[in-house]
Amino acid sequence: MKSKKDEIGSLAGTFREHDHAKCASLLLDTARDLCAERGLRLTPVREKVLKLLLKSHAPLGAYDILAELSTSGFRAQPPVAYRALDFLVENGLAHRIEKINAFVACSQPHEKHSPIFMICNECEQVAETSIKPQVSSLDRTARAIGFDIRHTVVEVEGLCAACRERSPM
Amino acid sequence: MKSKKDEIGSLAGTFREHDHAKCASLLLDTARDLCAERGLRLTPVREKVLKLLLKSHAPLGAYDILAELSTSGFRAQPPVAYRALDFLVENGLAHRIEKINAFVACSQPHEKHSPIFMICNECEQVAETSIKPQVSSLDRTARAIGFDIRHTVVEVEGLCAACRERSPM
DNA sequence: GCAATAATGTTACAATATAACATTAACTTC
DNA sequence: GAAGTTAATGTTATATTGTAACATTATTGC
Repeated sequence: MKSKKDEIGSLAGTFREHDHAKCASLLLDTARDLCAERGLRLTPVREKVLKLLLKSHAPLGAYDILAELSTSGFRAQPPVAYRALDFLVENGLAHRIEKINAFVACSQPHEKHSPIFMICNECEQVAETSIKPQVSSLDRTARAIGFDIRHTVVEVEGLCAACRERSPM
Repeated sequence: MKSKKDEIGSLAGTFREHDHAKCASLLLDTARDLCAERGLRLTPVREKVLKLLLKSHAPLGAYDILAELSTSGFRAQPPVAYRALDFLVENGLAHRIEKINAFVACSQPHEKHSPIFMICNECEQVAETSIKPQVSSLDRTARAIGFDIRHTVVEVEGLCAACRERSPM
């Protein structure tokens, strides 16, 4: 049973202040648990990449990650980063943001969801939210034309509250 | 006044059969009118690129367009295509589909709308639809966290009806 | 242990996109 | 309609993002 609280709720990874280190470490634990449960191997590179994503306050490009990997003793050819990212994305531990060719750690890795990203053009941070009703409205339209949905991308660009205050207009 | 017909309506550019040539030529006329009204210059390259998009049954990549331009006597350096595409996108005559780095002609160029793309993974065709209620639900969430939306991307991947029939499962 | 599978290493390159500056065309204001 | 201004195009070069393909090493299942 779903509670009503995610009407506005589940705004994890939002622009709001929070204890980022704590939140990151919790999510890392969750990822480890999930992999254990599902028999997936969270290998050193994969874990490192997830950590980098979790640490970052903004989405990271594959080549950003590659650069950080190389300063941590990992191999640094593109496929290294892309493979790890693919693994994380496939298993719901990270998302790819198409609009900006970048990646973020998922903030609700346990639940099946279609994430919605709010990308601030000023500070480049991204909030992950998800709203169920909307997705189902999309479902209805798809059904009307006989389209079978496999994956949904919703990305929104604009200005977050903090940036709007900083630079009015 | 908006009629109710676009509840399911306005599925222009859908997977359904239609007289494509006619539809393309109507949209080209609309584009010319719009540019005239707004004092925009639909120059030869820009018009050619729009025609290419209108003619295509699937989205075109910038380099697809470039290739076609070069066989029609236009210059064929990347900026030529990108500039024309930028013009078309900025002025609502075409859309960029982030998920596949490709472009399609807009099927409802007169109205302000947030398009929704349904991308078939099999035939690679794309249907442009748009649903108002959904967008407003997104708006509400954005308002709740103080986010000011400038641009919305909704892209859905899956299988269109025709392809599902062709290859069951 | 041995075969099968999964993950990583590595090279090379493909595909997508833009910066920067030169040139030409179009508009505009007198 | 000439001179200045802005908009569009031409062109070179390069940046950024992403993959194919094949070799090697680790892990798993029997």
